[in-house]
Amino acid sequence: MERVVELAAERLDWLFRGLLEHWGPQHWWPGETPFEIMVGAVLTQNTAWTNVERAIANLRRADALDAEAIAGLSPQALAEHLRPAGYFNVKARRLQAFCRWYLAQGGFEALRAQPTERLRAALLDVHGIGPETADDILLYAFERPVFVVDAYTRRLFARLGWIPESTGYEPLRRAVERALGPDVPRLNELHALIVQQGKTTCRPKPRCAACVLQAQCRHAGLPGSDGTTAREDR
DNA sequence: ACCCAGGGTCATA
DNA sequence: TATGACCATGGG
Repeated sequence: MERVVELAAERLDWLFRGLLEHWGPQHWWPGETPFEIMVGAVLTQNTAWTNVERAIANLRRADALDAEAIAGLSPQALAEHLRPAGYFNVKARRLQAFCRWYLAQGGFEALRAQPTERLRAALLDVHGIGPETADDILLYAFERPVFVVDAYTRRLFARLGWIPESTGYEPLRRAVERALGPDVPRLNELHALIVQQGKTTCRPKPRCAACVLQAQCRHAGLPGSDGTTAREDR
């Protein structure tokens, strides 16, 4: 879990270039302001983005897309707005915990003055903010040079044969950051491209025949890799 | 009628 | 420290 993971820089370059050429720039994060990006980061936990958009639209329609309004709503009223995003009771509590913290810290400008590691630790102390949500916020709202590891990343890298499926969050994050360097636009684009690849091609039932990476992927050609048979674990 | 989605917390062994 | 239950809507 805490073993150091090694990822050669040229492998990451190859991945980045291949995905970028195939999919084009992804223009992430979908969100208009840093605060909206942070709200989206919480709401998208284990949830399809289309559902998150509905919840954010509800907040906007209620003129409640700011920290004071969200913190001031009753948990029940907030949960109603969040309903389309799923887990609405859980997320209402998490969003209010986040907004109370955000206001107590003095808002965006005050937070932006903090060094990345300190900000990251503070985010992780907020109830409902785990490593991925914290890194979403750091990268896409505060434009800090961190890599966001998600389920797509782990699945893709494991199928490529680069890491064991069980690799922990921090070792994987460090490995990618080491290989890519502190390049915010590239860290932004790589995560976005991996999500695109994971949603369309490197799915739970992979579509290896349509995959730009198949020539270098250990998984291509395995049972189930054409998506017509059962998953490889059955 | 399934399976899945840009996770995190909490209880248990 | 590591696994498992739980949270819940909406699209394919």
